[in-house]
Amino acid sequence: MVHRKKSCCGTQPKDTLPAKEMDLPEQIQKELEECGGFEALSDRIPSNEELEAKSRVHHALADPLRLTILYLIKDQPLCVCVINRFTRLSGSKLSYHLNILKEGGLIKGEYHGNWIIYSLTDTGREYLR
Amino acid sequence: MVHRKKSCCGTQPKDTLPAKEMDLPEQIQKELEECGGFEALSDRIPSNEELEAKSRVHHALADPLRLTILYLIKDQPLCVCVINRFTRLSGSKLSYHLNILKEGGLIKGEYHGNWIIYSLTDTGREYLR
DNA sequence: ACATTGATTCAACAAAAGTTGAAATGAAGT
DNA sequence: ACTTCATTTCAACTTTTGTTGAATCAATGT
Repeated sequence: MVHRKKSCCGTQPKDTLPAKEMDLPEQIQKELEECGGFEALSDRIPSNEELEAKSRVHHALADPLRLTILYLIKDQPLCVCVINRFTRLSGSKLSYHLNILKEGGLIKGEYHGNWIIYSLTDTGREYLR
Repeated sequence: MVHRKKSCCGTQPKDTLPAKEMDLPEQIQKELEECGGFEALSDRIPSNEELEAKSRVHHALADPLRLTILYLIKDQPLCVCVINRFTRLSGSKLSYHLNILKEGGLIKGEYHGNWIIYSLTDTGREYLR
């Protein structure tokens, strides 16, 4: 194996390669040390579960159609057919998006007779501003 | 054409079919009228541009990896190689995600000599809580 | 000019998300 | 039990996202 000058990312590391020592811009180096060094960085990162929960919610919000639905039922619960009359989607398409919002914990649906009435959850309300 | 009893979604409407009249649960009907009727619903919906901008940001946030990056540089700007030493991704993969965060307006990068130092934008800070 | 290093870009591929129409489910009325 | 209507589910398909490794670009030092 060839001896190499120490470097930060000399070869492109694969996802699981062991980390190397590195040169850094002075300022970053100093700031890093002041904050507890490289090792302290992990303290800033939420747990995997938290990160995944958060990204699930954001994914649910990452679509204009789904945002539209949320705004529609923001002030007043609505059944699917009213939402649909407004958005003009096919039933299955709307259902698909409603389900993603439900899985994300942003809305909930309740049977009232023949209809399912959707409304925001507290989380939904919170994320909608 | 066959005359049909009025109904809300009898056949599954295509995305562009004209809306029909409909039966509704009484409560919804009443609430709808109190809020200005079906026509008033559109007032609650932000413009297409707003919806798309919003969903673009949420899309950038909709990934655990990207959230990790945001938390990493939250308190202190970092160059790509430090982020990378922490996340252990291939260079191109990291670059891809950094770019999505940049496009979403959540982070910005500045050359400092040989390094690019990434930091949160105001929007990024705002959305990170 | 050339070599080195940090980081991005590209094109091919893999994986995930969204769409479609038909069929199934569940609640109500007859 | 049968029918109707609102809504969901399913499987095939299309589109969008994400991944990979090689090539490229930009800044620095020799």
